[in-house]
Amino acid sequence: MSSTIKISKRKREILNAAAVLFRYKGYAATSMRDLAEKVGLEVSSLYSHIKSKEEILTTLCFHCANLYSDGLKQICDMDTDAMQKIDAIMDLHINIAIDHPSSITVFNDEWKHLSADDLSRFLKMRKSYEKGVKSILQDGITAEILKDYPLDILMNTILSAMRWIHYSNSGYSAIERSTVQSTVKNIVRSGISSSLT
Amino acid sequence: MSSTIKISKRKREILNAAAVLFRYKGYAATSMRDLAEKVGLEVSSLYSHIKSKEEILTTLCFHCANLYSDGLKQICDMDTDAMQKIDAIMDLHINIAIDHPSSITVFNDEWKHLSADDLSRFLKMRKSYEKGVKSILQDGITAEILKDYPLDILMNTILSAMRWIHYSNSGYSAIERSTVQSTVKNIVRSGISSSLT
DNA sequence: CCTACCGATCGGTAGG
DNA sequence: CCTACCGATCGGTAGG
Repeated sequence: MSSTIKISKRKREILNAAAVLFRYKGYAATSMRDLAEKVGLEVSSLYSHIKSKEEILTTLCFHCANLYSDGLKQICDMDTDAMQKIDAIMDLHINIAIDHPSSITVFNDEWKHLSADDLSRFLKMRKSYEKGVKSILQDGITAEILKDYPLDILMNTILSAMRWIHYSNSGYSAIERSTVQSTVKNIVRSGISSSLT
Repeated sequence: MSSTIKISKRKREILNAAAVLFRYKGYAATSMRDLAEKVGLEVSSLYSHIKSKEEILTTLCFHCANLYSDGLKQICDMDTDAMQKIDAIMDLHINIAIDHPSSITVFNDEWKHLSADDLSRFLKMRKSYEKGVKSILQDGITAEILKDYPLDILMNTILSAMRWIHYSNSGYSAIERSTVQSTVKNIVRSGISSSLT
């Protein structure tokens, strides 16, 4: 599980505002003045709650990274076959995209601005996540549940297929979650499953 | 067809260097100093070849936008069924991703930094492209070649499924193009085609 | 294509 | 949490 350090209400406000700003303007193009205005403070007052602009990015990126890695850990422990695990991975991605559209956009698009140390930690987590997913896919191929495609291409195609949901914030609210979920999952499932089953 | 204005060799050098820089650092975090150094000029000398930093972004984004819209136009004129057109759309996206990895990353990730006017032009082109793709998908559904999924979700899932190829520049060189191509296309085709055929 | 330079804005600090 | 401020860097121009 990810660590749960207590975060003050004000800090949470700042992080949320930053996530929205970073999402629409990008990290580099968002100034601390923008953020201060959005949250109703003077620029300098921001620094009573956060250490630096970079700390905000780090917090947002690793918050999401933990959402994924905690989710995958639970899925790996499930006592089910590969296809059900893949289904659970898709649920994980779709739910995160719908529930955290802003921070997930930052996670997806702005991680390159992480400092050298955080960047290498981040990339390590990603590699490890991908390794976990690939191992499930390999199980599916071995069990002849999945078509025998190259693991890299298979994984990237599956995960990519869900990487648009967080952009359509307005169009796909809570009521439509189930439609998105069932449609995307059906497409991917038919796409990858072996014709034998 | 897209316009073909002559571009000097030096300007092309600058545009290429900018595409690479924007790809890895992002538009906002790339300075004209970075670009000048990369291309072996003083900053001020850049402005003999380009009007502004923004002009570079505009050029790169619309170059790619034209690649897509020209490609789609040709596909729409084909005298084939919906599935073959969808196949051609996938080829289009995969080939562009492999042949223009840098500018396509800029096109995908940095368009939000376009000036208001260019942004609205850009968004209009995207809307029009999506309309064209959806109309082909609708034909496929009507002909019962495709499963009857919501058009928006169907289109986004298909196009998204290919939106990782341009990131894997080193891993998927020319020799592997055909593997990526056949795998991704097989997955998507199986994913969306009606079980009737 | 370069030297020299400019006003604006950046992230962040001192001190209260 | 604010006033006041700072050095660094930004995109870009003048003039040759």
